[in-house]
Amino acid sequence: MARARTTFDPFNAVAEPKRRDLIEALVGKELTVNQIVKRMGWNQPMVSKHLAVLKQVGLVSERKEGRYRVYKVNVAQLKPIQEWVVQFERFWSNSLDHLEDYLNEIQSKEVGDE
Amino acid sequence: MARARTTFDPFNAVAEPKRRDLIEALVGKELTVNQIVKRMGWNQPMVSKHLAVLKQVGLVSERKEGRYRVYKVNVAQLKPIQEWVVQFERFWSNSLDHLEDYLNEIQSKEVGDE
DNA sequence: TTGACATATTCCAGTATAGGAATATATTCT
DNA sequence: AGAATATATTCCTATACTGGAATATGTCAA
Repeated sequence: MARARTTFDPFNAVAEPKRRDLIEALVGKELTVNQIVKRMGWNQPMVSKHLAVLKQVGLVSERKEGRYRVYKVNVAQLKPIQEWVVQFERFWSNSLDHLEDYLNEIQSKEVGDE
Repeated sequence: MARARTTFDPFNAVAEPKRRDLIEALVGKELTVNQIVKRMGWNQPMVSKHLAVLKQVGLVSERKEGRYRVYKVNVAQLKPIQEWVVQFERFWSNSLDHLEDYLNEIQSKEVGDE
């Protein structure tokens, strides 16, 4: 086997920093490929290719408008990531900062078995 | 260039589903490699290799205890991911479900320029 | 010291990748 | 029809990954 495809899920799609930038650039607005090209300063094929990956995981969707393609982001597709991360939030949030260490300490008494 | 290394940052490290499972298994407890092997049902080299990746990004740390290696998770290293995702939360949260569409609509009036 | 146990590392195969350059495919305008 | 514009796709190269199998390293116990 090899690494999972970038189009396998949002986690893999978003691992590439440029694609995260793309998502940020698109949030709350709709943009044409060329508008993105200008804003990002990347070449056009690069923009198209990264958009294609994002499209395949549903993170963006596209609409034809004459000879333009208007892209928008589907933030909802980020939910799997948010949901995965949120379960750990309590471990770093304010007053519970040391809960982790505490739990580790409890557990370390039972290393030998299992 | 090729894809960024899995050890490049938490995003890339966590893109692999098995490594997410590993993190979940380790949260709030300390576990020996063999304990993980048994819990996950993976072979030992596989566990060691995935742990090595997580260690390089600081997502887990390890302590020698006799001939055992005790691993624990450093949830704080997930913060970059959480922080990146959190900025989009308002776009899917309850009553604001359609804010995105609204913003898109506003924007779609200014496609031609820039 | 020899053997058992715990863990890490190396070697291999097959597969994808990101980026660059070049080119193909619409679509509009004159 | 032909040129110009907007976007997607293809071809290429270098890189690195995952999993499996085998092996190396380290530590304890008799």
